[in-house]
Amino acid sequence: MAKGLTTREQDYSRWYTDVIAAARLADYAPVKGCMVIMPNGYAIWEKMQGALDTLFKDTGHENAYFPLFIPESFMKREAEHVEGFAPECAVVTHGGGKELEESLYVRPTSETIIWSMYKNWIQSYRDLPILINQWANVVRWEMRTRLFLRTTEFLWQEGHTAHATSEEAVQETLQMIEVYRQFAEEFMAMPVIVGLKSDKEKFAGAIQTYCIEAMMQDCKALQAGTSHFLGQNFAKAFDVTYQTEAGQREHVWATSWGVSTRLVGALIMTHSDDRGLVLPPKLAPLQAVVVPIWRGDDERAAILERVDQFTADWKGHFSFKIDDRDNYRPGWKFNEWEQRGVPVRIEIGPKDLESNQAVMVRRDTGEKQFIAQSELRDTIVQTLQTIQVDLFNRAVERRENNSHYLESYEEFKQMLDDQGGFFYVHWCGSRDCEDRLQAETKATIRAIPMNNPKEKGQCLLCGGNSEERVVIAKAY
RNA sequence: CGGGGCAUAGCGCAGUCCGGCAGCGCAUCUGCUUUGGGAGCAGAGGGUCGCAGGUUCAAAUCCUGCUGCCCCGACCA
Repeated sequence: MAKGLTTREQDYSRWYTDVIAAARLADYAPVKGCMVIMPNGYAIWEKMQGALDTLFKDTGHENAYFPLFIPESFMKREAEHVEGFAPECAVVTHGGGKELEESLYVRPTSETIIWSMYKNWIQSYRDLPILINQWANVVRWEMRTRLFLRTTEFLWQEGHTAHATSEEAVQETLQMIEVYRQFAEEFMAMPVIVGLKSDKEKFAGAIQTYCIEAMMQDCKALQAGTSHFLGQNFAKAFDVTYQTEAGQREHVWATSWGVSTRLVGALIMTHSDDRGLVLPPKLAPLQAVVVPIWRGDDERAAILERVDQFTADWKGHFSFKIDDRDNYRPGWKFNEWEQRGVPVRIEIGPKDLESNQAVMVRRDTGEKQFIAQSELRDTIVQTLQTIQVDLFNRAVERRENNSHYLESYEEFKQMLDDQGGFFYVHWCGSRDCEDRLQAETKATIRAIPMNNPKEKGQCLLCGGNSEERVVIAKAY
């Protein structure tokens, strides 16, 4: 393991992989494009799952599980959908030593197999809505992969809901993007822009795609979650109808929404620094670590006894660990826990035994404070809350400092190259201008923000009329 | 798919040009001294040199074929 990490300044993308290696979050698997999520990384995902699952249940959703394999014919039912996903699908052609009569797609997403089932489950308006989520793995055969951000197989959750009316489905779509916003900001301490995707960027098979979009420390955008209003596209493709109260047959309205282990990558790139991982307390698997310092066995026993005393009432308030390993020295331990992103470290040595205090160190700021041992528990609780808020505020500040309102295409191109960031610019809404933007600058329209103030202007590219600004950035 | 690079101990590499005992650093193990920001000394273990052929008295090294991975570009959560 490297002694010092590559700094963000030196090479941002090497820094990112160094942070992951140093914190032992993940490792490259022997299969191209695939990763192993190691215990430290998986623990973060489990914290995310726990929080999200509660938010889903609180909004009336239930978990279920659908098959990994999807018959080829299902994938081909919805034209736009198959066109969007076919190039990146893995297909199973053999099973049990024989060629299959019908090839099976490894799910890139589950709309088709789920709607093939919803057809059987829905007859009348009384069967609606169906509000189902599944936690699953999916496979998308990517060319270029990066740990957590883009791998061939990844873990995610996908919600799939069925509704009697368009209004209700739209409402669900909006509700879930709001759930994602809340999760990103309250748990990940990661500010996001909530917005609508352009037609070019939306999900294959959706009418509208809403997204949460975050800014990483290199000023690039990262799509952190999406919620789709699917209209009746899948209901029509799978012939899913219901009988209305008035006795007529109507096609069912649909939504789907998901976030993935990509969020772990987003979390890393939002808060971490040149010393390693920085985790927001609400998602840190380990929130505090106590590093006792001693010389010789007598002192060791005395210190550990004291540590046991003042940690006796910590359980239930926050997660913590006492690092009493004898084979590493304190300085080594400090570095290790910093690389792992533990929010609070407590140091206690011989000098502190007499004075009944300890040193508390914040991971996010490096700030050290002497705290009375009797005050430790409450101070740590407080500090964890403070860190959570401070991380969010710093991320908001960084985003604001790197957001620009521009009118001139030349100025935009210059700034995009020089410093990057989010650019609020006018866009006429045409696909031509959007394509040209990407071809010429590699930046894309990330979102048309929700509750966007109306403002007349001229399209950055063609000068045509525009009613509002959109957010443009280079993206992961 | 296009371009570039790499494959030798758990990790990072040297050795390859010019064939001749399989090396270095970190990590690991043992012992002693250490312990408030990545400890020091002494010793030890660990290898189908990516795979398959070929040339040669002799191949990590030369030749042929194959495979895998990484990086950079077009597509994507």
